[in-house]
Amino acid sequence: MPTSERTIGRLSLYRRLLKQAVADGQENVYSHELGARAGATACQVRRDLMGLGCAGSPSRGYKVRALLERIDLFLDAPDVEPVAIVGVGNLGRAILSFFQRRRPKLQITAAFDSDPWKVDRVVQGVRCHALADIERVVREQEITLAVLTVPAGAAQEVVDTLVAAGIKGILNFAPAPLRVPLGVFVEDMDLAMSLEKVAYFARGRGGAPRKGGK
Amino acid sequence: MPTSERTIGRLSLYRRLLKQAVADGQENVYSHELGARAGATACQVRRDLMGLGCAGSPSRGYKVRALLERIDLFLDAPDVEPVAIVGVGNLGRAILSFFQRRRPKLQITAAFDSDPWKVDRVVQGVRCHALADIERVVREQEITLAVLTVPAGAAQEVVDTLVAAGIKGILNFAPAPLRVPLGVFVEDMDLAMSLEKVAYFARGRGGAPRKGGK
DNA sequence: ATCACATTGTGAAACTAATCACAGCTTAAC
DNA sequence: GTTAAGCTGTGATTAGTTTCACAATGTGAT
Ligand SMILES: NC(=O)c1ccc[n+]([C@@H]2O[C@H](COP(=O)([O-])OP(=O)(O)OC[C@H]3O[C@@H](n4cnc5c(N)ncnc54)[C@H](O)[C@@H]3O)[C@@H](O)[C@H]2O)c1
Ligand SMILES: NC(=O)c1ccc[n+]([C@@H]2O[C@H](COP(=O)([O-])OP(=O)(O)OC[C@H]3O[C@@H](n4cnc5c(N)ncnc54)[C@H](O)[C@@H]3O)[C@@H](O)[C@H]2O)c1
Repeated sequence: MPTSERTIGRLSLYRRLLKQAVADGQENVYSHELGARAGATACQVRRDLMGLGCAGSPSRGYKVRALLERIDLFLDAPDVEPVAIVGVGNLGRAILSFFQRRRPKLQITAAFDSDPWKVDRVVQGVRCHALADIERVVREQEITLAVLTVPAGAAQEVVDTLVAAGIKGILNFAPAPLRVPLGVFVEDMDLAMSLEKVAYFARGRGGAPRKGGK
Repeated sequence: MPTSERTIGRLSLYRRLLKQAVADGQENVYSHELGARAGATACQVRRDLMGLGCAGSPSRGYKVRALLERIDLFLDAPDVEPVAIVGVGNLGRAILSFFQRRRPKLQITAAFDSDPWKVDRVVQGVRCHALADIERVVREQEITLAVLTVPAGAAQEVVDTLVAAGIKGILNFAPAPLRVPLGVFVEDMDLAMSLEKVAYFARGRGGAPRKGGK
């Protein structure tokens, strides 16, 4: 079970590319094809797939449909997983609109905001609740995942509430370091940091080349 | 010059934490303090700082101000770096509003969109130009960095234009693999992928614990 | 002064992830 | 059939990153 954070990311990427391949009518892929599309080496693709127990044929490569099925089984929970979003500001609304156009297994089903003007509004088909209702709603809907788009200053406080309510995974957009107990997974999406990284490497300083090269 | 992609990310994070420390009136930090705040080990912090040529005192730790100065010098370009954003939709507007509240060295100075209704509008103080003007505006303002928030289907086309105009670094939000020539750096911010990762690890499958533990 | 202590700086070790290299298949062509 | 070609599956290898371990060092108490 070769499940490093990096591998999981690649599998998720392969899945998207494979869905595209299915849509294009492609039945089989070679590791080097998938690798080229994903920005990985053929070798790495094979290893990742091997970890899933996928087998390919030396002459036809891997069956696209079989791969997809295997990856789905591995990455997804058996049922739809409801997701909460806290902070229905500019970013929160953008994410809501993005996610509500089809995403079968991960569905945002509840929003929360401290602003009384937003409470009880319905945004992109999702009801916005008051902060005080987090615990109740999260338990009622058995939500285990949350997207955090509140100002940095409020982040830790909100996280504590979420964790107390039983949340197990958080996608955090607030530029603040979150303290969570063991067993809760946090993924930080730090826009400012990423842009600084881009600026640094664009300057050609680091010898970090980049996938592609049409 | 220990400049892996990972290290750069941490330095950027240290910088933000150190700015906070200065605001709080803190003069010195120990590696383990900074480490705790950044979710890294003391050891790693020391190594990262060592790479910058920073020195600390065994009794007082590192001087916060000196560290900041050193990191700024290392990460930032000498002058302000103008940034372009392409795709002024929900996400693009959120990013514009986020970035325009102070960010001294990286400034979004030009926006582009294919929608005629948006062209010539001013969003968050930034003028939105027509797509056809990318090359001219980018060259005029000597822009080398771009944020990409167009639909996935348009991403590659836009990237080709950006690269032709001289862009060297791209922060990409479109869930599409971008092909760029060598020397152009792309950082993908894949929201869907990240949420899938959170979902996977929240399920407790992988043994990937997480920083913190108040 | 001297000692006990906590911390830095860093070579070495441990660990993790990516790549190489090649045996073993499977097919297509002749 | 037999051969040639090209791919998979995987042990071995290499590269990269993190942690360990500890000598060296500055500080404050006695
Ligand atoms: N806008 C972006 O592109 C962007 C990018 C990266 C990071 N971020 C971060 O994401 C967060 C949100 O950004 P934004 O641009 O949407 O800001 P915003 O001000 O538009 O939205 C913040 C929302 O959070 C709500 N809120 C405030 N305190 C709250 C609390 N204690 N509990 C619940 N809700 C609360 C506010 O009512 C508001 O609706 C910030 O931390 C920001 O730094 C934003
Ligand atoms: N909204 C989110 O939270 C979110 C999250 C992750 C990724 N994304 C991705 O970011 C991108 C933008 O998302 P969004 O929600 O803002 O979509 P959107 O539809 O609101 O905005 C897209 C914008 O791009 C413009 N556009 C379309 N084609 C263009 C072209 N060829 N050149 C220039 N501009 C063009 C459109 O006019 C529109 O203004 C999409 O690729 C989406 O998948 C969005």
